[in-house]
Amino acid sequence: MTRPTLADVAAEAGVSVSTASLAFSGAGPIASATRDRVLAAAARLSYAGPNPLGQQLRSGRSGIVGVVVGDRLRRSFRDPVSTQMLDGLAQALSEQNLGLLLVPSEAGEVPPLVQHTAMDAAVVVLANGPDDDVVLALTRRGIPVVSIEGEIGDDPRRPGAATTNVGIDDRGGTALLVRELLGLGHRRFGVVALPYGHDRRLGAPDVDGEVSARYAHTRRRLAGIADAGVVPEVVVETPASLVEHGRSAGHQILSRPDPPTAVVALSDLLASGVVLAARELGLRVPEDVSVAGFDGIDLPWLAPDVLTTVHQPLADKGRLAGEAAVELAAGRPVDEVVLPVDLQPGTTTGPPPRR
Amino acid sequence: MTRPTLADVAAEAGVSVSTASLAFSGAGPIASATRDRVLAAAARLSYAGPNPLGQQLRSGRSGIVGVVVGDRLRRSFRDPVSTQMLDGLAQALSEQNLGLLLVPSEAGEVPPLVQHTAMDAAVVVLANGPDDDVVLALTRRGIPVVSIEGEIGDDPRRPGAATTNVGIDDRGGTALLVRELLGLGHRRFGVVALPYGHDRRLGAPDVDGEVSARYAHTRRRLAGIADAGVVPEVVVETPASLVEHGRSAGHQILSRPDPPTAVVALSDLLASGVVLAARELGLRVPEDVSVAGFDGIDLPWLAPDVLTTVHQPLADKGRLAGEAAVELAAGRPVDEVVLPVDLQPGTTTGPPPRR
DNA sequence: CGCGCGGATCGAATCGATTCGACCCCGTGG
DNA sequence: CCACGGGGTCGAATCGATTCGATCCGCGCG
Repeated sequence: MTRPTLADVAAEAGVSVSTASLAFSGAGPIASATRDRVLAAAARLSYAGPNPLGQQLRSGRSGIVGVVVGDRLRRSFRDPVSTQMLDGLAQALSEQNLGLLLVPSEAGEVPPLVQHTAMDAAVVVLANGPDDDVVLALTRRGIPVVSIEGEIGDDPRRPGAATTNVGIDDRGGTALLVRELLGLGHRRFGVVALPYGHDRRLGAPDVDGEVSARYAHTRRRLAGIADAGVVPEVVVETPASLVEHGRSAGHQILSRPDPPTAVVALSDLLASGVVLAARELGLRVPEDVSVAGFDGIDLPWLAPDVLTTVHQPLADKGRLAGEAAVELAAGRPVDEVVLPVDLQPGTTTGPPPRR
Repeated sequence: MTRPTLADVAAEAGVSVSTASLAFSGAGPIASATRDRVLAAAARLSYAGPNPLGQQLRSGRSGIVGVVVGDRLRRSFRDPVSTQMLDGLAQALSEQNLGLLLVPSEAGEVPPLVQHTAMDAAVVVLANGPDDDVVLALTRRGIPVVSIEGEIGDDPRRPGAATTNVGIDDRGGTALLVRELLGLGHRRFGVVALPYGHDRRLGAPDVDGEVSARYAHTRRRLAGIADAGVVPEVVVETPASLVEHGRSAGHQILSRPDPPTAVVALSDLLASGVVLAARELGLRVPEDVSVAGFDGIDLPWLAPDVLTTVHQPLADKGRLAGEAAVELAAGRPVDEVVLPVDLQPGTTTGPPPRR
């Protein structure tokens, strides 16, 4: 009644367990007649191949890479930025025959899966920095960690941990974008920011995010704006990169008396929400207000507008993270990766209105 | 240099391995002083807890549920229907402390992960029926399978396999929708169909999908339309449930001479593409043409239109599939589940234009 | 004072495979 | 004719934990 094991197959074929093993793994010399006998015996017992659990224990490797997606899974899935990246990641891992274990993680919690599941390496999306508890738990277990969109530094609490970062040039990206807007003549800016990563004191505008945001990519993108020499008139932090939050932030900014002439949103979804808000307020884009985003995702439904944005190579980012995980799992160190971004002009930006 | 094992900890603490095991598992009697000594020793060696690989072999369970998403991962991720379902699934599994292994699968291929990775159960999205090779491979390995949006029947090639189906009332759903449109006065219908699941002879309109579609949910939804007594004037099969495909199908249908007065799309994304196409052709919705969809997802960017659709409980579907997987993994049989759907009227349907 | 009971600890078997070294046998070359 | 070599097979150790049954010890009760 119980599933057959290699030993059963060996007995059925009249060979030793070690020989039976060779018949399946192909490592080592074996007469083809013997192999056939073993395989026939296996078929007779409907033995579907070596039990992975046994192989894993023996080899010490599980063939699994954990992918920890910060914040609710629901959100990660709704955001094309995450999904495209995950797609590249999945691709890279499946090419190496590695499994992708999806680990959802509420902010501030260390999921039990992180503590107790077997994995050869982990990719953490949106690590909050060196002190992230999830990263700490993983490295404590000796699991190499790749961070995406975050940054893992050295931490005395985990000496010799194998870690690396994969990211994009966030800072250069927003600087590029803002310089473009400056070139068009804009001087007064509004900013719709991604979450800062502080514990939920949301909505409070805070120009200080540039230095204080806990989420590295938010901080870096804000820093890029400063690099271009711009101090925004208003900064609105949003709870997540979703169209509806962009819309409400857009309303907030554009219904001010004498609103800014350009709104920079730190993601495309937020930016498209701002465009919707502008439309609802009867403002023409870009004649009355310019709107720009970040990410370079496809937004077919925004037609006829095409968002001016900074394009980042999302699938590549995921793929590189996957490859980095593979390398670290094999015990080879991996250098940090910072991917370039480029300006992708659309129809949502133009010269400011003449007053 | 090598990671410490339970034996090392036991030695360090001066107890036997079995006692050390008890200190961690808590199963069986142990003096609290002893437990503390063991834990202290573990801390000294920075032993992070029992190696999952050993536990897994011993228990024969991996704590992992494979989720096979048919077609490219990219597509599954772009579709809110999949992602909301996955979200419910992830939730259910993580409540049971089970890992979710994401297995992308090209149509017609059996991914190596399916063959060789350890899992306690699998959920297959869009199984193509009893003969699906992926399902066959899994059941051959003795892995219980839950099918979502497909249907696994009995197959002589896998006697005694533990399987079940979780789905929705597709057929009743489209029947409901079409009866509503009939009630409004529509008599001439166009249909934008989901893929039939045949091998890529796409684009060829085919009213026969009702009986021939390999993908069960496409077949059932088409059958519901027939149940309502309607024979569409035109049926367009699309390659995937994406806005752009809905748009081109919409153009195809609405630019016919004397087009149908109502277009039923088998998914909301397709339907919203049809709405966009109507807008582009200068047709008013619903005055000139009524459009209806299926799924009941959120489409904020379609504003001011709100799609008339059939709502299905996506997260529940995922959650139930997860729970079914848990049950099957535990060796308990599970009955098929068919979730109810309901009509969700919007602003995109109305009486047909008077001629 | 001795026996019995129960809580704590320990030894050894077990899960299912891989792999190293030993061994056997047969063919070839000296 | 013998020695050597190599292809093929086998036995046993190993990976890291859990668990069953046995042992040991101390305490309470008769």
